[in-house]
Amino acid sequence: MGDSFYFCTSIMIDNFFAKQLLSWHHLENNRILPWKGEKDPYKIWISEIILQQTRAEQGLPYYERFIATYPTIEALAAAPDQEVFKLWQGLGYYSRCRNLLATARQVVAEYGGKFPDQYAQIIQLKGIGPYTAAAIASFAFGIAVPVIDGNVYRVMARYFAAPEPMDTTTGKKKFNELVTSVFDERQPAAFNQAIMDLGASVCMPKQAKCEGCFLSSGCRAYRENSVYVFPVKTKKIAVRHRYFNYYILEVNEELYLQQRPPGDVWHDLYEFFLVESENAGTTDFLDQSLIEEEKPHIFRSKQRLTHQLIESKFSIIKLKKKPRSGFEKGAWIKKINVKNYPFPKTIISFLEEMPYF
DNA sequence: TTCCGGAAAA
DNA sequence: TTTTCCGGAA
Repeated sequence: MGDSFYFCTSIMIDNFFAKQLLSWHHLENNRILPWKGEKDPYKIWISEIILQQTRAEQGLPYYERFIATYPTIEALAAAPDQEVFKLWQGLGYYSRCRNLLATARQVVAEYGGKFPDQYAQIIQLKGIGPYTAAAIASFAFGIAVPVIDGNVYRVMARYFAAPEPMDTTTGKKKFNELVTSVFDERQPAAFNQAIMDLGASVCMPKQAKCEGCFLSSGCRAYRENSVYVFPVKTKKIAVRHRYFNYYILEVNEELYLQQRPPGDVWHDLYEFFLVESENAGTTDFLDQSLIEEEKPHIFRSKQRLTHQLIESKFSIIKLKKKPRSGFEKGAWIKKINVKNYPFPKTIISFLEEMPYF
């Protein structure tokens, strides 16, 4: 799957995506924002830094105040830090402001106030990463490099129903390939503006306007009614590590089984005697004089749940007779009948590996 | 209360 | 590779 599918979709239909996107952009995309169509790299840079992690509506008044107060990069470079921070106040992510000042001063000092026009130079500047470098390069200098921001991830993920998570290194690489496959190198600025606007005003995270979208007929997620499945992200839930030490207690062809308690994994399923611990368990729970034979750690398994990683170690302990107390929770079951009880997968693996039962 | 989002530091 | 940085909207 993967590669061949994407290839066929984008190439065989003669870049339907770019054609439709640019048609929509030309006919219907009339969002009026002051940085649209702007060619001055300084103004584009200011707008892009402000728009990092920030909605256009929120950033707009800041942009206007910045441009009014500092019409040129020289003006900004010469401004006192505190004054610039005051202007940035309330916008959040204040390292953007510090980097803004550093870059303004660097461009004045090293480039004579002329904003660098090569992607490789632009991305070296403080506060400018892959997205912002691509935006400045394409909008100000017409360089054919696609922007990849949150909007683009969403549009691409849905259009191709791309299962790769967008927040991993390999996933980012895949999305880079996807955008590249539909990119229009002849009009990089228009394409980049259009795809981000589409994400912002049509292909939104929620309540997307799929009806009437110029691209819906080619959109796989729309076709498969799975628009809100995308983009996929690796759920960054904390994985809890647990260590289960299972002891198969055996007396006269009988094994000890207990039922999993409520409020924990595997509720109501059965298991052997369990000691949960960070390390190897001990047999302290037993009267040592009862032990006839011990086979420690004869099997181990790992089970991955959504939110837990459970490592289990199994040990067999043959007893001379049933302990008098400490095992009221469960019951002694004839070995022949053990297979009739429901077990979690990790115990099934053990039983399958141990034909002994 | 949860979701959203670029870059840099850890 | 993961965490931190912020505020607004749903």
